[in-house]
Amino acid sequence: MSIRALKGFKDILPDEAGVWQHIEATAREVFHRFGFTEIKVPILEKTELFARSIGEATDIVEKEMYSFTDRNGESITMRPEGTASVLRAFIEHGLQVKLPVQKLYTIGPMFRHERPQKGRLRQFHQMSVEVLGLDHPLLDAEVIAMGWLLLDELGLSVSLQINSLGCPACRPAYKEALLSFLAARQDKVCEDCQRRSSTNPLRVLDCKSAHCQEQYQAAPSILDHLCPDCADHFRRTRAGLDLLAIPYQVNNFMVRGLDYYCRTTFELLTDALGAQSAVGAGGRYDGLVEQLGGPKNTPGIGFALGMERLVLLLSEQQPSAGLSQQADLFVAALGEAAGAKAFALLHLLRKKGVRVAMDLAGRSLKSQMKQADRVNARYVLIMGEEELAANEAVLRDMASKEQSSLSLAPALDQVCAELIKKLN
RNA sequence: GUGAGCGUAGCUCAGCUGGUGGUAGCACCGGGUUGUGGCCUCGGAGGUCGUGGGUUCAAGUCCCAUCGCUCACCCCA
Repeated sequence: MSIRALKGFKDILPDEAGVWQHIEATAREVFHRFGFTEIKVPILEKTELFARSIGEATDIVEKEMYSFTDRNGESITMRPEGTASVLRAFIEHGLQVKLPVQKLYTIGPMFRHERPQKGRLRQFHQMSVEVLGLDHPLLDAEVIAMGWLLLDELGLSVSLQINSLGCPACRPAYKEALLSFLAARQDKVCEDCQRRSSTNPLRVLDCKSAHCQEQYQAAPSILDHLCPDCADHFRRTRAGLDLLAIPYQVNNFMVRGLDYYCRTTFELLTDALGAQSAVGAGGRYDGLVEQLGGPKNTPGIGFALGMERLVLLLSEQQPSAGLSQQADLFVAALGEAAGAKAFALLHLLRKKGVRVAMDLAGRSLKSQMKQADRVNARYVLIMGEEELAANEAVLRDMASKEQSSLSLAPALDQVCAELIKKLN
């Protein structure tokens, strides 16, 4: 067998690339409308950056990172997510002094060493946005609204779930209440949940087992344990969503896999993707900038959208976008003299911005017509031996099949100009 | 890391209880049209049946191993 791509690494073939471009272009346009600007950050970072931001004890850091030692003996990692790198850049370049509130987005590949499955790859792509320097609850609503609007403009319908995870002031008390609840039911829940009770107690609430969910009906809710500030923030965030008429469900069992989240968290969910139901997710991370060595009191909020999942959804909802027009004109030449003249004309047309295709292999006219059809050319310029002898070429409209002749007598750039006139 | 399913042409797949790999569909190339596309028609090219062992007179088919893919668990976008 010849060399194949790595497990979990996929080629995006020409047929699919159009969907990707469409998603990316739509996203950029929406992000710009909301005042976001692009930031491009490296794919490799020091391992420590991710360990400190995502959390040492998370699955991502513990077992999913592509980390290795480079030639200097330093541990570096291919980024598993985008937020850490963006914050690092924000801090490193002191961006907070340029604008009190920074709205940034970045688009690119992420890497996690997991077992691939539908909607989950080892190299995958995210579009992620971050707002740094403001903790107003209306901002939470605005950021969520932007994600919602983008998906809407892509023609996708998803559901929105939100929750609040509290803050360092109120979460510990909740955690204790939850732990004592779980301790009383250790023998009534699945093995996974028993294990999670000690590793990451909040996660048990996420369990998919119906039996466990039944047990957790009576579990204490984080929302009942929020401190006054957090409760107020959550209430005003929801009020903001209400003002924008964005429907949501409060899911007090929703937990996030990265340690840095606090207060508002949310997920944009679909039921069309099997096990990978989240097409986008994010939340607030108020302490993170400071934790990474940045200025104190720099709150942040952001989310990421999984591009592969968007592509899957789009191609499921609206299969095959149809043939795209890849050429305005196809030049079909027969014989060497005509070929040479056509080749020169081809370049002149391209210099003028016309999308022109031509067969360089000297194949039959029929074959060239087929090629013209395949690239969906509107016109074909036929330059055969007969035409050349009469100093003419035939211009054929592929849709109407009408043909007209064009004089090749003047200089080639005049022919080119004449031709462009006819094309328009 | 765990479990299940599947590997036959570039793609989608037939191939029964073992008996010579399919006129299969799509795509590709050429002819029918000595110089005109889509539709039609005729022809052509394209394969280590994932790989390595084993059973057998005989293996795409049965057994074992291995690699790969897919889906699910876990986790996540």
